[in-house]
Amino acid sequence: MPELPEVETVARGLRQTILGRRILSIRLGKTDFIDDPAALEQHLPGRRIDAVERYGKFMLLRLSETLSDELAAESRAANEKMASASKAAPTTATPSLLVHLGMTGQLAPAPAAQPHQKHTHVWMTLDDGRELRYTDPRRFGRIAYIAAASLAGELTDFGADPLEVTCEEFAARIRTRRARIKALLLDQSVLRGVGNIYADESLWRAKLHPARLGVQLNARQAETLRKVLQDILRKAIAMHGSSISDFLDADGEPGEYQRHHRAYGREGKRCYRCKTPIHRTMVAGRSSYFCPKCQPAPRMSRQHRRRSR
DNA sequence: CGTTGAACCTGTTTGC
DNA sequence: TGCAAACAGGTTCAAC
Repeated sequence: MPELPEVETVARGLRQTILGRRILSIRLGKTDFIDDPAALEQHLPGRRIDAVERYGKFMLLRLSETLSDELAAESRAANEKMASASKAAPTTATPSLLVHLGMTGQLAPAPAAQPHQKHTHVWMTLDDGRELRYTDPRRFGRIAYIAAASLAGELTDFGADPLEVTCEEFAARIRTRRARIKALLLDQSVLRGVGNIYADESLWRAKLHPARLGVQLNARQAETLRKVLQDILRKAIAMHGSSISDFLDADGEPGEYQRHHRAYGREGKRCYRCKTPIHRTMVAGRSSYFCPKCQPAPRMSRQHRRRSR
């Protein structure tokens, strides 16, 4: 379900509904998608939700310190005064609940009296009588309690924010690589937040075949790709994401961006630019939709041709 | 460095 | 109608 625009939609919704609420207690169902279930039970009760951030496809619920944490925070602050020079830490450290929605995850508050869904596996009682619930049929998501001291380390292996990445950095991350452009767009250590839908949509707009190699893009093509990707992500966020089957925003409304898809899910339908039927093939292990005319296949290299003969 | 395929799960759609 | 296969917005890991 969720890529950057959908996760951003959920995060914005939660900011409206649960910011400042305190978690009184927590109840768990199946826990195989939770890093350390006992840590949740031990550390969440009593904490206030002070902020909801998005990091790639992850949501970060920033939690208040407890008394014992505040003591630790004091000594930490003292240490940081000494050595605050070289930190890759993209964020201020706070105890946090890390949530990834996987393919089918939902995180939303509900009145405690409301019957829960079949696949709800986490219930967090809030101080206003509601419950913050996590529901995920496939359990491909991930939930983890992260202590303040571990937060920076948890966020290290991520690439650039696609909405903020500069022309120079984007080119450096793409044009040096021999992997397929589709694989690079999906690689969270290259760019954080792009998934299958927005990869295909941006490649269609940039007229690039998904199997083109990163190194094969010239500077102009890379810059076009960056620009269309940002434009698509911004518009998708404005329209509350794409609802293919079951994604709903905080108000229970589906997103609207699926109506603007030009490639994803359109196999056999005609290209909006040239009327050629859209093709679907597997690239980087994922269904990839593209226009065979607007997005011509890359020319095989000499070695590749020799081998496949 | 890269790619591929399988695995993790459940639900829905497609095809015979 | 029924049943099996294919497929799904994600990530990870082994094998090559």
